[in-house]
Amino acid sequence: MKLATWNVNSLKVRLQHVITWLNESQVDVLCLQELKLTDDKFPVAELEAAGYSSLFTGQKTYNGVAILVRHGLSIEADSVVRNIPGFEDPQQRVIAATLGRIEGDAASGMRIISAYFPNGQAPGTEKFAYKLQWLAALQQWLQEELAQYPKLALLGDYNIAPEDRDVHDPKAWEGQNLVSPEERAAFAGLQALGLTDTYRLFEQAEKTFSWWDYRMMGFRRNAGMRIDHILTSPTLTAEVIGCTIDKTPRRWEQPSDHTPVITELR
DNA sequence: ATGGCCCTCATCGAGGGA
Repeated sequence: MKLATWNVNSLKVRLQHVITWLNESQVDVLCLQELKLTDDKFPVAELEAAGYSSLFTGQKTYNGVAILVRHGLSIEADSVVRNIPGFEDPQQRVIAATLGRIEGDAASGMRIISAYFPNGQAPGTEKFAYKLQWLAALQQWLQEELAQYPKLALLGDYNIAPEDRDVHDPKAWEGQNLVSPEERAAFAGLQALGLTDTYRLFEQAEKTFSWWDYRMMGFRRNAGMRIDHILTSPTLTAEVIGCTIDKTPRRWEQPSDHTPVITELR
């Protein structure tokens, strides 16, 4: 069983990439971020033809998240939640759903959350304050979710590089957005809930990132950051057998600046 | 070397991303 996350930076532009990648990777669940389209423009039929059902919440121009589920897996009725309950927010950044309960299936009852964490711009700005408020609301909600769903996975663009080894040039980035102590404390807060960064369960090549700036030949220079993550609850962590970052789509024509992360479960 | 790219739209310049 494979779970994946990918910030596609416009699903309209990247639809063919997503379909090609789904065909090649054969993941069971793919969480998407930065759809940048309204719900009426979501390519439901194209993804159905590719073998996936879609759950999504979008808006014009910005944000927007989705969960794609491979045909054969089901979604539990009335399990879909859009945005963080109780956190009033016009920005569409969260969607959650529960996989159907099938006897003996590892996926049974698994809670999937696709999240697009705010960027935050820079410490001290209004957007940064919003990011910290959003993170606090997320943590509070996740505590409730974890109590309800022992098998939970939080996938998405966290816009946080958890450690210096997740940054191409930690010296240059010290204290800045994506790596600031406040953001890293929020990430640690998620870990304190029992969530585990599945990527770090395994030996990984150094300087492996999930995002590279379009500018400055970021990808060519491997000047990137690891800001896209898949975190799992304790019950699920025990089933994790691998986590990889697939850099292939970043080499394709007109790529997203992010590349997919995949976690494999027993 | 403090810029550089890419996407979107009450577009052709500006906001947002990270």
